[in-house]
Amino acid sequence: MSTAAGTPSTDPPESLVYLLKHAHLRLNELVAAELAEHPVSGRELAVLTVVAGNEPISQQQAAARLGVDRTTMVALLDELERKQLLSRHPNPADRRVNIVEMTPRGETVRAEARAAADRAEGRFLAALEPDTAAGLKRALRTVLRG
Amino acid sequence: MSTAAGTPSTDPPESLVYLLKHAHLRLNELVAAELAEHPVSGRELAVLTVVAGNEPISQQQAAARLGVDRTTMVALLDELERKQLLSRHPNPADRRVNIVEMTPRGETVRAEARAAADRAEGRFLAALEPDTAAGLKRALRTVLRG
DNA sequence: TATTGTTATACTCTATAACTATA
DNA sequence: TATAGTTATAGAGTATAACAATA
Repeated sequence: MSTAAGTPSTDPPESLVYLLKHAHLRLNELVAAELAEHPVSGRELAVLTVVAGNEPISQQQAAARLGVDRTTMVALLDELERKQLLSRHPNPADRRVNIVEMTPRGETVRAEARAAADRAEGRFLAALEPDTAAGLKRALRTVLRG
Repeated sequence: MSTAAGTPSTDPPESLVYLLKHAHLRLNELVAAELAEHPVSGRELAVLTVVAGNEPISQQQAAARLGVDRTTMVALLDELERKQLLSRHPNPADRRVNIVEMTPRGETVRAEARAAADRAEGRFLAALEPDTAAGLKRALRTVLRG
């Protein structure tokens, strides 16, 4: 028993808050569906993505790049380490700091999950012309810089 | 003690999920700041907005238009009724249904809060050319229809 | 039987405060 | 004293299941 909360039946408000909230919800659903057979959630994929960059980073750097609190990052990393997709090691130069690194399996999972998430993004944007979709992302990047 | 979670310091991911999530968070913060001196939150303003339409609606209709569950709507309406901004009456034609209506004070509060929220939206979009901002909203409406 | 509103409950995501170990 | 990571905890926001009143 439920109201189809994800599918407003009539007259959705035009406010930008509404549009951003429901666009985010919709895309999250599509990503979750594409990742259903993968061993990571969308949030976990985001963590793998920032950790997979060139130089190794600390937990706090990973949290800052994702825009989440460092206490939130702890639980995310706990789970990814449990799945053996990444590892934590104290930085010898400053043993308060944990360096986070991908495992080989983590890199494989990340690449496959990234492809699945990109398919979800493609389906989300399917109703837009390619240059309109690019314009949407560019506009969002611009407002987030401001 | 905290990481500045709302202000990623470096290299924010380019993924659309990230952009939508943080755009939504940012706009919510701006709206909350503009509404600080008003008696309603952004969520409550959204409820007042759908209730303020021409013909009276039921609780479930209000929930559907907002894209929230009917059980969530109960608590939102409880609070707005407590603040005497709207009222609930059984529909004489079907006494299972509650008709939700604005009070005169509710309409005043709604109009003032709407103006404040629109200012927040304007500040959020300030970095964009007017036609780019319009294109952003149009693109979001398009993907949500699809 | 089915539906509207309601309550109880639980789950996710998030943040704050306080602890530990290191510096 | 200050910082990185951790733990405990609490607050939004949300959804599911079950109930009462009504159809």
